[in-house]
Amino acid sequence: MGRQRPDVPTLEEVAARAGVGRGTVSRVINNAPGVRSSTRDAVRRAVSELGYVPNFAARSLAVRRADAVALVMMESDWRLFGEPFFSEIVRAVGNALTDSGMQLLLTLIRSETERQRFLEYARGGRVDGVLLMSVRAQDPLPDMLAEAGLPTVLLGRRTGEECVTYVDADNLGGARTAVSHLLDSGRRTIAAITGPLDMYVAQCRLRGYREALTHAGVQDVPSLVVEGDFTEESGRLAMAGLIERHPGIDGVFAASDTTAAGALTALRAAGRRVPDDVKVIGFDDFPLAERTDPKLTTVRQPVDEIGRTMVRLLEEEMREPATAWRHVILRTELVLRDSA
Amino acid sequence: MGRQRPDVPTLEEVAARAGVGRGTVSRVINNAPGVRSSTRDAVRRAVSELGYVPNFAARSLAVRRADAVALVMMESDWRLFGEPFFSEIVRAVGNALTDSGMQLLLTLIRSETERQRFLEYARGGRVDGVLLMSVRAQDPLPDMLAEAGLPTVLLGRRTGEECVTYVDADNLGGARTAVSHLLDSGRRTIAAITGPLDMYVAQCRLRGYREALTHAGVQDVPSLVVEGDFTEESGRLAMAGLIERHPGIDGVFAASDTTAAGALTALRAAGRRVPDDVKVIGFDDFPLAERTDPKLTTVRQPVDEIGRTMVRLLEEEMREPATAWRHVILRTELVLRDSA
DNA sequence: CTGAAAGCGCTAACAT
DNA sequence: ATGTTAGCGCTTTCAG
Repeated sequence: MGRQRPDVPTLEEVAARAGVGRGTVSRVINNAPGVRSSTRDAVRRAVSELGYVPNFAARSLAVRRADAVALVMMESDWRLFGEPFFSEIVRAVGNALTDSGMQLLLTLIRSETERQRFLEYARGGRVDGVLLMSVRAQDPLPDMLAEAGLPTVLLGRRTGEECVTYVDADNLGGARTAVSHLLDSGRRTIAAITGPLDMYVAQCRLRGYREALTHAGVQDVPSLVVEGDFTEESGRLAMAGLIERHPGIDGVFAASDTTAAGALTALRAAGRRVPDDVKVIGFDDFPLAERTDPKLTTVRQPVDEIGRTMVRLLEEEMREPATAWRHVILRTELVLRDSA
Repeated sequence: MGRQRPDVPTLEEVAARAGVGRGTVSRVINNAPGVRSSTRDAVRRAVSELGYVPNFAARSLAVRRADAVALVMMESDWRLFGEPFFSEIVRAVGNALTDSGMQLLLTLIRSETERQRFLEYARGGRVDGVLLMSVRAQDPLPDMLAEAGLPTVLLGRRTGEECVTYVDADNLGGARTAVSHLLDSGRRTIAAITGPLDMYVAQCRLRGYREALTHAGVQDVPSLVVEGDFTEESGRLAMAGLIERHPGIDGVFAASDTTAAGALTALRAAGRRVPDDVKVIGFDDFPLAERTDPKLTTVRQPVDEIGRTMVRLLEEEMREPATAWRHVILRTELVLRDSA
């Protein structure tokens, strides 16, 4: 057991070759000031001649830093992985991290065992901070990480009383705006296809739907609300049921654009014209919506800003021991793509 | 600069608390034999009382191992990330790795800078091995890793003369089978929508298509071949053009199921009946195909086995310095889902 | 079966 | 400006 890394040169050998001390070499490879440039050049030459690469474990042990952050996804969200929202978040986080010289490690947690293993991984100092994607209401991981003193930032919150630092979109406001928009066009029989209701994000969007109805003085009909799970299939199934129960349906608020796509499919299969007969608004980022239906109106989340903000907060917490939890809620935007 | 990890207990403190030497604690946490069970228990107690977690950098420095492997994806494939094939590969690799206690690190390479950074990352000893997904023909990374003496396994090969160890599906045979199947049902105007032709995998599938035609004595019409890029959109566009140029088209071989899905969309939009008028066979794994069209015939790749095999080969190379490149080509399977 | 001691390769504080 | 030295926390002989 154990790999045979052949004769990797060490800093010591570089020093010998360059005819300087180890400290000097260390300064050079870390771009520390206070080294005569001729010396610096000599060291650089030795480095490249020997093909020297600093040993990470040794440095990490000395500086007590890993220069890496983990972006963690739960198994439960795995099928969402393919969703544009997630890949866009990954991309945004990657971009934001690129300047800081940190390695981004995507990590999958698919079982209790893996959660435990990741915890040890993180507590063992292999990452300096953790970014958690889309946590479920009862997920204990954030607290465990917090207790371990690891800088942690959540994408979304678990409940309204979330403590751990998080970045979230304004789901409530976005949903309210979307449904108000439907109401403004005179529609009155508006359904909601929600996300999994054990996720706060889904609860918020549903609440926004209800608030908009209430505000407009429209009766909230329970059978117009169907719980989905953000997938396209759930949108299709939910919509099929809704059409049957409420033939007069004229508006749909979907908790994700994928769900919206499913709903559209079902509507068209049932011969409904979209958006003339029924207008659908999906809540999510725009790339998928555009692909599915160029004219679908959506609630767009500021994906890029979410990623940037998560990284910024994480870096702040890594710099100084967090003395308070910070929460950032980013505004969403209603993107109208049709004329109806 | 640097995070303040508060008072993490060290092995030394555990030893003190348990009233034993450091060596003994080390043996216990590594499940090494030769420790009296009463001693073992005492140590275990001390460990849990102190909430001790071994410091990874220190261990890694001592054993010269990282207990982690990287699964890297290139930016160029990033949009394929959402494809079932990729997420299935990730899952399969994760499963295969789970037993070995290695951490799986998904890594994204999106630029020359990031490639360089990853190379240092890997050469710095932060991973023990590297799994590379879907390499382009001119990608130098595999060779760089090989030169650095890092165990590396490719998913697919760059050219027919690939040296570095790889696992691949039998793209040539699979394509041949698919097209032969179309020919067997009497179809004669068969189009091919390929993947990016700078990828060997796409070249192979195209070659399979041609070989099947030749074998059946059917003329190979250049305008029936369109280069796509594995995406749905490319399938749609390619198909639209094909229908126009070849109204009599009655068969399509698509280089991926996503492309096939796009082709189906275009065909239906053009009023063609599928599979009665035109039959489409997509080359790829099954989940997406099933979702898109439950009756689509596909060439299924043994995704699970691919993942398992990659991990197995990697582990072997990690165990003993590879003295030869190993290549494994896994059989594909034609999955018929319609009666046509 | 267990303790003591010698590194692993690097950084950083201290000399010079 | 540069060399020297003392750790960082763990594994692993080597004694006992």
